[in-house]
Amino acid sequence: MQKYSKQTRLLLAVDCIIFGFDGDTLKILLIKRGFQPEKGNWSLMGGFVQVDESLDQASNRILKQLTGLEGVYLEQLYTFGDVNRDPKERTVSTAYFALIDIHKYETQLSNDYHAEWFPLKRTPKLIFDQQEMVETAKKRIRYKAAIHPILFELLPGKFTLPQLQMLYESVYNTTIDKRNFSKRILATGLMIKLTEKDKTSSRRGAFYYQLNMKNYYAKFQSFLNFIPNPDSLLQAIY
Amino acid sequence: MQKYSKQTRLLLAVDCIIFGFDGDTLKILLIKRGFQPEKGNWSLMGGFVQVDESLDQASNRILKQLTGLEGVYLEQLYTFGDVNRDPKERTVSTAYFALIDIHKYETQLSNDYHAEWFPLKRTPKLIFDQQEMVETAKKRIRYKAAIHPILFELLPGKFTLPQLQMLYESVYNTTIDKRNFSKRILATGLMIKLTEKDKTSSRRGAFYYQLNMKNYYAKFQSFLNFIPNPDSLLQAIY
DNA sequence: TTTAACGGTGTACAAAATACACTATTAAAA
DNA sequence: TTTTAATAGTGTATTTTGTACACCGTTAAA
Repeated sequence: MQKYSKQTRLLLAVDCIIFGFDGDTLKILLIKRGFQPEKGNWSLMGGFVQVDESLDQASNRILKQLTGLEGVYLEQLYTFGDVNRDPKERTVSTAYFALIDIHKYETQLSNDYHAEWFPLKRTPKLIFDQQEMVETAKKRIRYKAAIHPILFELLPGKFTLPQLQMLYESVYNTTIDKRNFSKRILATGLMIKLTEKDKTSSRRGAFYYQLNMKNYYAKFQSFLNFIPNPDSLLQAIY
Repeated sequence: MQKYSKQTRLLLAVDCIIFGFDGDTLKILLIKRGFQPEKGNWSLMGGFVQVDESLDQASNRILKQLTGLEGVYLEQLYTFGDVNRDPKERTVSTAYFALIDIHKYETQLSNDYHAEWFPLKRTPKLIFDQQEMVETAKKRIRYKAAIHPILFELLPGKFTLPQLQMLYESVYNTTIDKRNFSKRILATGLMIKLTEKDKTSSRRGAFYYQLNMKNYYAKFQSFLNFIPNPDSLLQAIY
């Protein structure tokens, strides 16, 4: 079959906004760009879509190159197609965001790429329109996490209620009453209380929980309430 | 500045899922495809992204070609990038959905393209992966309309409460108690009651309302509740 | 044995969602 | 002219959900 011979072909890229949580602060992973233009400046991990791979495959490949991780939460965010977004050549870029357990991330691999975690409050200037991509990703996460349990993807398999609350407070830059928080969270039925305690951050120790995977998958698309007053928090600026 | 010489360039298309409401049923606008492959089969309105236009510009251009309408609600839906989605040549397509007032749509223009409205319950087979695009768009509309006032975009400037309720019932394939519906809707403060009545569908006549544009823009991103029990309705199948 | 730091829980009140049924209007028919 | 039929419009009681708020428990270290 012959091709669409008269049409212009364009460069198509994928850029990944990779989020991690260190127990205190929400962060994104950036690299020093290794080629022109903008060589040496901080950038999202990205690459061109190859002719034999889908967008999802491309984003997973790129994520694996930077973090060594596979099978993590990765979601298409938005496709950025302004004509001059890359000054070198017209390039359309589909942005994905990833939520990873920062502790599973292997530092050694990052060093190959000069990768570094930056708190969202203090990210360096990014190349092209990547600042807008990060803003879009932040908004999407805040929006989605108010209704759906995506933030669990940032935590290790075992986590405590105080850790979880820190995460929500960090994402929304707010404070939450811990009595109401635990009621709300436990009411979703998404978590299983373990008998083991985390004794690293208090004398008394906090019980570990893990996800109830069955309920997690079943309720992932439901409208749940993880955050009081989400409207007032969605626009929050770091 | 030289180009990214070693990279493969791909075809990039835009496809539009155009929704309309005729007072009774939610419909999408399809055309008979005029070129190979799949010439003569029903298809979404689409086209290739030109080198001098953004994705948003491309989708607006395509929408205008089919409907003659400009300035309507148009939102990027998702980018479909499977390797073999177009058998003729690797093509990545960014899908947009549009919500239009079906009465503003000019029939004459549609005839140039052999366009036709189809109820969502009875759409013909579509080419390539466009069935998946339509499914994704339906899900997105149901999801978003449960929380945000997007369905008003499908109605004329003046509309009645019974019309609005018909629209919601049609989108979610359900019935809603009219007392609770009007309370919920009016509580949003999005509508202004007019003194004029629509006498075409009942002896008594139903009051017209119009959008309070100030509140509409202000609250568009807020989490509102337009639908009782949305979880149970999101998967509804036509 | 005292202290300091964090973890865990319950109740009263307010707000929101839900279930539910009758009256109003008016053109057309009897 | 009266009746009928079809659609529009409204209110209340109950249940459910969300919110505000304060004290005791645990334990390692001082």
